[in-house]
Amino acid sequence: MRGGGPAHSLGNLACMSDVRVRFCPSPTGNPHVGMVRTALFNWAYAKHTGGTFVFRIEDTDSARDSEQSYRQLLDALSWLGMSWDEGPEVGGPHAPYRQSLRMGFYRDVAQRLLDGGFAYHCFCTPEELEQQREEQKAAGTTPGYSGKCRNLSAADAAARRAEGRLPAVRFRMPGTDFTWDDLVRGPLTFAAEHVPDYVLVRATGEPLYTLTNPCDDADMRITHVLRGEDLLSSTPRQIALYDALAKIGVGDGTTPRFGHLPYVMGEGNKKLSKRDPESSLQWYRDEGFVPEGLLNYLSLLGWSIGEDRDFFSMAEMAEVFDVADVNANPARFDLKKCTAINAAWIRQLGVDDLATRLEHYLIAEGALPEKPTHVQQALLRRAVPHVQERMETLRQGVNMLAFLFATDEGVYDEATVGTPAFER
RNA sequence: GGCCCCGUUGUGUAGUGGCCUAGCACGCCGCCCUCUCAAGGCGGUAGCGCGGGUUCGAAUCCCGUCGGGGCUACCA
Repeated sequence: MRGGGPAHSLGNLACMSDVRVRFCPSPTGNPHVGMVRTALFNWAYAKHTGGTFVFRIEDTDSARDSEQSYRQLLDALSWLGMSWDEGPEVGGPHAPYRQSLRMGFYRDVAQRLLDGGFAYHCFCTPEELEQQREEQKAAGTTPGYSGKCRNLSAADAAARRAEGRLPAVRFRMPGTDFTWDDLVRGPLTFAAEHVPDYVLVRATGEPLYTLTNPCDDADMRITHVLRGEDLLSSTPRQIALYDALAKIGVGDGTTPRFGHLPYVMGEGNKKLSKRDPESSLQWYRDEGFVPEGLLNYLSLLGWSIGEDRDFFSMAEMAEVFDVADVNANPARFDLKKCTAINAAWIRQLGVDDLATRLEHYLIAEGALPEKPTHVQQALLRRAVPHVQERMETLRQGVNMLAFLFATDEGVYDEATVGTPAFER
């Protein structure tokens, strides 16, 4: 970890409540700012209500998940100062919190869903499904599963198996419309014909997100699902699954409330994508954004603390944050404003605090040795007030201060052989 | 193609029928302060997508329209 300590930890802000929210990323690629925003709103809501913030890893896609990404996720939340009440490392009553460690549970639920008639085996091949979609598209109807395998007799099923086909497990939508009161958007309704049957378990036996996510939310007694707008259209089928889960005894029979957070847009009015370098959390860390500043800025995307205010701590945010106040419209990420907020945070940091954060960066840059001498530290401390109000990021501060620790021979401390930062 | 979401200055927001000749912040421009750069202070720029309604009165309610975005996997 580089660059400063975590954001200030928070005490109890309210009495314990029954609210249980979760942040459940899948460990693919690097953590990005949209993800951080989602985590932040969940965290803030938990803090505000005195509820529980659950951190769960959705690593069911072995082809895309990586251990490295998993570590980055943990590191990211730690750096940001968002501690979780239940999850990896800390455990909890519903452990384990990595889906790859819960496969037996999903297998069992899938079987009970099958036994109860809530799901069925589907023998259609990917090619057949693809062709089907093409036809539906051409006909101008909603693309989705035709229902071909919905009511296969035992004999038909046996015949397909004899052909060497392996079945996927598909959920049987009940054929009713679905309505829910979205915490962010108000009442939303999807007509039955637009929400087709969907796959829960691959033919290989691997459960999909479509099954594992609602299963765990039910099992972990999640009360409020606050997630990105991209999951909005999958909500009706999840509600249908919750109803089925209630009937087979998974969870406590209640369906959580849903709140779909607006997108964070990047340049050109497109959803901020992982390809965007400025979407990477690591980029902000490397540039020397402080967690307080980044979080403060991110909280402004789709939410506001009050009329004439946009500079505040996460503790202050948690005090008043309510999902109901979140805006439904997508917000464009503005690096200029993000930087300005960061600069404001740097300016009001205590000298010792800032010096410590700067020291991490100076070491990482090779401008200071791993273990700076007392003289170097004292020098840094004396210099900090002179640059504090002119740096927007810690990196800029490093560029302004690195020369202090260099001599004609290079870096002052001979033990260090890193690249002299003053050449930057 | 189908379905869905969204629509206040360049950007993020405040605003839930009269307090709005629309507030705040960032940006941008100028001035002041100042040995420089910042910080700070002061001022300026620019907006309710459009068209109909409802109403004494609409950014706020309704309809339409246009625009933007997303989803549409045996990914999450």
